[in-house]
Amino acid sequence: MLQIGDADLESEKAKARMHMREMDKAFDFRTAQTRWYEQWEAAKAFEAAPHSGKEPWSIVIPPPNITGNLHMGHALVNTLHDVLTRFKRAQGFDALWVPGTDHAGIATQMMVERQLKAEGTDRHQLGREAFEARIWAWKEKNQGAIEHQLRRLGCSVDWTRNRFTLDPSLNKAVRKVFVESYKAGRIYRGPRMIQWDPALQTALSDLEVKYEERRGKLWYLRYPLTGGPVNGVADVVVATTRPETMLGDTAVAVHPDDERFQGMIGKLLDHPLTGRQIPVVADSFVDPAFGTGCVKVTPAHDPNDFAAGQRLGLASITIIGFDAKMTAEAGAYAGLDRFEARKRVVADLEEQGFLVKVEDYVNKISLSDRSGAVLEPLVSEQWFMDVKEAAAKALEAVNTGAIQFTPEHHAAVWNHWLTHIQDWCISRQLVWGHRIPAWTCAKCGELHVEMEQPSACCACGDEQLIQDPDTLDTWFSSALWPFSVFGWPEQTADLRRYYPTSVLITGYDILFFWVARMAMAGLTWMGEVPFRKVYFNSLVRDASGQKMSKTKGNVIDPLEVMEEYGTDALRFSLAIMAAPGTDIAMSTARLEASRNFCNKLWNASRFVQINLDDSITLATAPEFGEAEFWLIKQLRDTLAAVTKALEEFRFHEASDLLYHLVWDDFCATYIELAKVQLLSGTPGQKAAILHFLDILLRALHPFVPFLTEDIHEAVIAQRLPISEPALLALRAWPMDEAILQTNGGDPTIIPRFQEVLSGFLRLKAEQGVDPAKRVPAFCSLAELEPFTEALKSIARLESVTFTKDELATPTRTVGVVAGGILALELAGLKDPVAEKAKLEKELAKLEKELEPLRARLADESFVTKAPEAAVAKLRGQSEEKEQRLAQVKALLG
RNA sequence: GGGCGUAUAACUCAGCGGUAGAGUGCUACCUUCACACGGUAGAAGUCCCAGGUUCGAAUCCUGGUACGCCCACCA
Repeated sequence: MLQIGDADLESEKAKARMHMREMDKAFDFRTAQTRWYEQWEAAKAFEAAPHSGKEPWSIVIPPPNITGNLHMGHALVNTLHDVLTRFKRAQGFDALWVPGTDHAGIATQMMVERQLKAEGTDRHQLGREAFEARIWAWKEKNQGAIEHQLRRLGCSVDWTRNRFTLDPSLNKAVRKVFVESYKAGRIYRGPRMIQWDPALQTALSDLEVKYEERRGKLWYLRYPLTGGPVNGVADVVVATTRPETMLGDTAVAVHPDDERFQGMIGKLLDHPLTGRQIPVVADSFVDPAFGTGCVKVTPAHDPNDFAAGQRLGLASITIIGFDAKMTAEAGAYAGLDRFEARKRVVADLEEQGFLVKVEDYVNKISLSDRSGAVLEPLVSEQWFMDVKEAAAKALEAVNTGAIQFTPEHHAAVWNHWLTHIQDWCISRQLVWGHRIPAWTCAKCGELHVEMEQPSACCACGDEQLIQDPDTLDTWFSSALWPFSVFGWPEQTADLRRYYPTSVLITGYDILFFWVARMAMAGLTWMGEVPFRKVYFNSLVRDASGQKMSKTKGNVIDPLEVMEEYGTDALRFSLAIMAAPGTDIAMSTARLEASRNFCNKLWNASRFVQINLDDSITLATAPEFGEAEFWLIKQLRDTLAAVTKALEEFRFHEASDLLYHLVWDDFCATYIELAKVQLLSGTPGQKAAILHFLDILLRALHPFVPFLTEDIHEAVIAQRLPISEPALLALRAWPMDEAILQTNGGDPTIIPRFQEVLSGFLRLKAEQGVDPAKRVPAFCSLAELEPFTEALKSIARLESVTFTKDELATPTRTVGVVAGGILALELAGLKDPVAEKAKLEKELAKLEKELEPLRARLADESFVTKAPEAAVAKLRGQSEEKEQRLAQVKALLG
């Protein structure tokens, strides 16, 4: 009988029934993972809803490089983003995940330059404009790839808010920050010692330097005192790892307190190869214990020497140029490569008797993180940013908890780095990037730093202004990402609503490059942290824990994994292994386990579908028995734990809980029990299992969206009330579902049933009885009588008799469970030897288990000092085991 | 030279003050009407070492050892 109000629902169901789909025997992930993304997008399922009245929740993607392909690290970080975003969306937040890509200055330019080289040309031949156009064309072609891969992964990003770090609006943000920082004195230009990459022909920041230990030499060089020996000492000896730089020496330094050289300070030395005279100076940067205690000072080519030169007012002679070749200042060595010059200098010194000795020495050399070239410290005119003030704010934000880290230990590194932070070299001699908004007057040299190019020089009025050719470090624009994506510097509605973002998820390898700089920029320009929480995701390694690398050939490509095991299996594997603070060892075994799990959920759903008929919907009133009450409690407890785990970024715990909820509770226990009821099931029983599946699908959806959406379509969609969205991606997190608040039944009955069931199965196995052989069974636990049919069917028994009578007879095998005895009538099948051995083994096992329990309960200090609950628990366990022991003893006679 | 992390079953990893867990693998058995990408029963661990705190420690503290990572201007 239909109620009037059900008419709509009825017609809706009729419509849906036409699309009803029978489920295949196995989950076809290849079809499912390509079917749904378009439908989600078409339904605008991932678009932010600023006017919804919901509470906003936002996250911004760590923008992948446009040069990049999706690797396992991306798969992990984006899976975790998606799990959280879908979870928050389901919880009823206006969840916004902003996607985007990074222009990745150096990496991208290198990529295109490599192409040019293959074509036999280069960027200089092409000219700046044509080269830049070429990179843009390349970007247009490649950007789609990474975006396609994010769709393949199922990322629920809001594509209407897609951003690129070189977008005009982001460029405006960059210019504003640059200009205002300059005017505030926090950005300045000047000659400083920087790390120069001779291969890429650009300056780098200190962070882009990698140190590598190499076996080298320590050369000891003799510098004679001008005018002959003093007090019998004819010369000083210095030790160096870079003898070629001696051509640029302008002093030799000793420690001011070093008694050995007191008489030398202020004296002049004859430079062995150039004939220049250089002074002996005193500075405390010298370590008297190292080498000879004397250091050659080359202010133009060593950061330490540069600083010492500044302190002491020493001259600076540049003998190595930007091309890493010796300059004219190097005299006879001019034009030589720096390493060739080293050999020649050493040979000449040796020949002329200035080389005292050579030792083997392991030293750290600085390499370019990008090109791998040996860097050359050079004095160069560059732009710098003074970040001390911002660093103090970022430091405070973490210390006060305004930004919370997971895992927390990263705060220690954060504190150290921000406390010792140096000015940041932000200019790069690259074409691809944000052009520095500074113009120099061609006539008078006046510098203009403005948002737009000035029409004329403010000093002389000349109209010929030349823009600085350099671009900014890629990370300069990345630092502004959490507010530039929302339209800053315009005060947009998005900016007001979604800043600060709720959480940042990223790798700890870019803690300084990105996280710290975002914190500094956010605090400086928005006056508020850019994110309240930071979750540092793990590193994905190969199955044996090795770092993946192309050279090792152990790289696992996520796209291949998605083809072989399914996107959902990949996502679930990553999530279940993502324990905070530990690396992930990605293995095929784990992927197989996840794939099997997906298939398990699929087949459990298929079972539900087979057992339902069209009349059963989510509006059908469910009926609950013991099994249902038990499962409801499992669902309720697990969902509460999953929710808490996700709030605290314990993705592995959340997914592990759901895994066992589905496999152990729903499939292994509940469905097995339900099979007995559903054969002749009432609509209420069928409605109950439909509800349970619906809840499971909603809980699993953030982890395995394609699988669950596919099942939802096949089983749930046509049974929904019309008010519910037909897409699972739009449905609510099930924790507060009314059905889950139901209580009833005896919560201990199902666990007892499980013990008895497995007890019967064990008795059969122990006696070597064919599992299919149906024998009569007996049980002393009368309260399990309602489960007679389930026991008979699952353990395949002929009958189950519940009785208080003596169960042990000569023809039966007997076993002990908590509070009772089980028996199987085996007649001629019984093996008395095996029976006795089994009972003796059981006896020994119980004795062994009881030993520590008895000892602890006999321990006076434990009983008096331990909390009562702990003692009571132990006592309960002990009593239960003692009881079993007594039973076993009785059975043995 | 500093700082941090990790050491648990054959493998990869959870757990982090109250009787050792998962996945995979292994052994034996089962094609029972959702699933062999399945089911049942099992075997398997001085929780790196040594001290300490505690009634009780894989879990907290101290000191080692072994791996791994980050930072730092010893030429």
